[in-house]
Amino acid sequence: MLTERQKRILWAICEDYIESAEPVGSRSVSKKNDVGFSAATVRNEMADLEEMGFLEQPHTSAGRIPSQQGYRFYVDHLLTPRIWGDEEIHAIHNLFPKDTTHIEQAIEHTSELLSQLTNYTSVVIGPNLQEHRLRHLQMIPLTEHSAVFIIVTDLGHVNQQRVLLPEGMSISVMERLVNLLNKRLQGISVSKLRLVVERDLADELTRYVAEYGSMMFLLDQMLAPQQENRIYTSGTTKMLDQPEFRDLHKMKSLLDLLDGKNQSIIQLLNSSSPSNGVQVKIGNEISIEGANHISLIIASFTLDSESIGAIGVLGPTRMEYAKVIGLMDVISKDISKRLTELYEK
Amino acid sequence: MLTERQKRILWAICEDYIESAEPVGSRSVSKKNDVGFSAATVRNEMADLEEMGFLEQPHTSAGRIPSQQGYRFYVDHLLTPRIWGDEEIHAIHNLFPKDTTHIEQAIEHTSELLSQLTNYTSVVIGPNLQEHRLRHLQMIPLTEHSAVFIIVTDLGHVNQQRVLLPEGMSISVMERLVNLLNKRLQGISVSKLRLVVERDLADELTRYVAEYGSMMFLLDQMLAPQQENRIYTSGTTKMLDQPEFRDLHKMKSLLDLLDGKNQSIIQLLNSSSPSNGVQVKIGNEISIEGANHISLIIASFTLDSESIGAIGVLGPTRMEYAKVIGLMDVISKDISKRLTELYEK
DNA sequence: TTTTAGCACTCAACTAACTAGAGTGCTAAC
DNA sequence: GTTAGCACTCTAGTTAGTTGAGTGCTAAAA
Repeated sequence: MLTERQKRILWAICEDYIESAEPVGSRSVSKKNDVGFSAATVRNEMADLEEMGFLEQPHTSAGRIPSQQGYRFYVDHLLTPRIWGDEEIHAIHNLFPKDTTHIEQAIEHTSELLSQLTNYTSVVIGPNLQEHRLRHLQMIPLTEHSAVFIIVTDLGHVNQQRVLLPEGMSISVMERLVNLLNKRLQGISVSKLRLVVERDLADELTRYVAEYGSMMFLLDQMLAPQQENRIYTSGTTKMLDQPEFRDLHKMKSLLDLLDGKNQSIIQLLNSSSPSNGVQVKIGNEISIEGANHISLIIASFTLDSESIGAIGVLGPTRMEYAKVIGLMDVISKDISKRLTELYEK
Repeated sequence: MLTERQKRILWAICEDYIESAEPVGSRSVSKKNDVGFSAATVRNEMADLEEMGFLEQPHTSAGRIPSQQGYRFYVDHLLTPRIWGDEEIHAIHNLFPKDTTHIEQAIEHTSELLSQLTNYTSVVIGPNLQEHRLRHLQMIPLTEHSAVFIIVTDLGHVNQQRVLLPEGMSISVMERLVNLLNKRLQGISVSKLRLVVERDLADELTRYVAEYGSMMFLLDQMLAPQQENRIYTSGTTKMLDQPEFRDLHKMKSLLDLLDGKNQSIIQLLNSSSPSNGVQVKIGNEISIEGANHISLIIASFTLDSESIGAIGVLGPTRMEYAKVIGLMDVISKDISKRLTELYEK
């Protein structure tokens, strides 16, 4: 266990290093207001802290920098998240455009704002369509052989699926089919549609359509795995401002991580346990190759008290945790509120 | 006008520099197979070419590199685009996933493949929704106060718009309204919907709905400016492999250019005059700040012989023009073919 | 026993001087 | 008109020396 003095020194080193990005020496720690010990004392404590794994030294004659474990302790026990006053919260609220009409838009705005306010890269993951409940199905014929099949969910999300029409199945039969599905599948979550059709409706459906094969061909297309939850990133280039990413190699692996098609970041955001406030993942705790030197701060947002997505800020491990954690708290609550309002309107 | 010998020398310098990224000296030009003159002769010609503005010298004792004007001449008069054989074209064709169901997907695949095959960053712009023609309108009530309004176009694109329902307007009235619009607006291009409603249908509509104000409120929302044409980029990080972008500052301005929300790149791609093959823009010819050292190669693609989008490859001015130009030609034709097939199915 | 002052030591970062090598421009010969 | 030769220029890389921040250890002070 750390003594009070050690905690104070670790705290001072973290704060200093986060601000300056330079290894912190014993003298500058000692000079800091709240630390009343001489440089020599600090040096002794620093040696102990290093031995315990909270600090590291780039080279012998340099100052110390926090290790991953050091940051962890700092985040968990030492920092005081910046608290925002009511007017500030209000001001942030007013930064969002007012004319938002659908959820995706609100989420995108959040991502942009988050990046602007923090000066880090933001990653936001929207609601997973698979969890929505079905509100309405619609089929719109396009050509003789194809149609667009539309799924509208309870959250107002519209998903399209282009389908090839099976030969020899009349439009009217298909319309009846869709009508039946519409009646029977209301309120079922998108991920279970297929299951329910196969389990509960197979018999009934055969009464409508002679060719079972054709029908299943059509259904398979309609209910084909839907678009995954989309991720929105903003301020990717802000990473370039951080001195630790001057190295092109690190930069490249980071950009690849954010390159959209990459699934790992999605999993990461989804893994944020819902509704336990703001979560901080530091360095290796993000179990992705090359994520050393990166920290991720996550908070989930809700719609009607149900967690439907997460906002994240990606930065160097040397991140302004106090500021960002406070801000994430404000913003995740704000977007939850705005989404609920939007949905209830 | 350049002499044959000067052309040959300029050509050799371009090819060499494109491959090596190092300034080219007189000796290496002279040694190149097709150039049969001594280094001294080459030096004299190089001095002339520099005076005419085709070459530049990083510093006195370095070799020469092509200037922007030099590249221009090289692209217009000296290079022989790589021609692809039938089997190669076929092989490229087979690289595309077969199970593509809608246009956006096909376009995205094209972008990815383009980047993989060239090792440069690709930018692809899809069809502008505004130019599509209306096929079907649909309104799906969500809550008491809101609904989703769906526009399906002739190309099978589905666009959603969330709308607030005006107070005191019954669902059935609104359904009649939508039905009427559906009949009257078929085949009108999306960009003109609003105009047509105001010009031709205003009188008729008032017969359906008592409150003109409420109705216009609803229509305004339905026909609000639709999503712009989306752009797809791939291989953004490939730029980092190019030695000219080791400079973080250049890198950042480039990434900002590609950051999606940026409109300038869209304008640029849209400005490619349709159907005149592959177009090359070098350095300043891209009239965007900081686009020195960048070249853009554009080709448009068509659906039913009508230009509906463009594919682009972004790289350093020191780009493998011969290879990329040939490839763009193949790929733009291939995607046009695939889109037409997709649409006709 | 704990804290602090003092001091020798280490190491990265900077500077200056030097060297090597690639490439040029010019002149004179072919 | 073309080419060989040569003096000159300039960058990039190397080495050596200097500076300064910071440490660890020891011994004195509290």
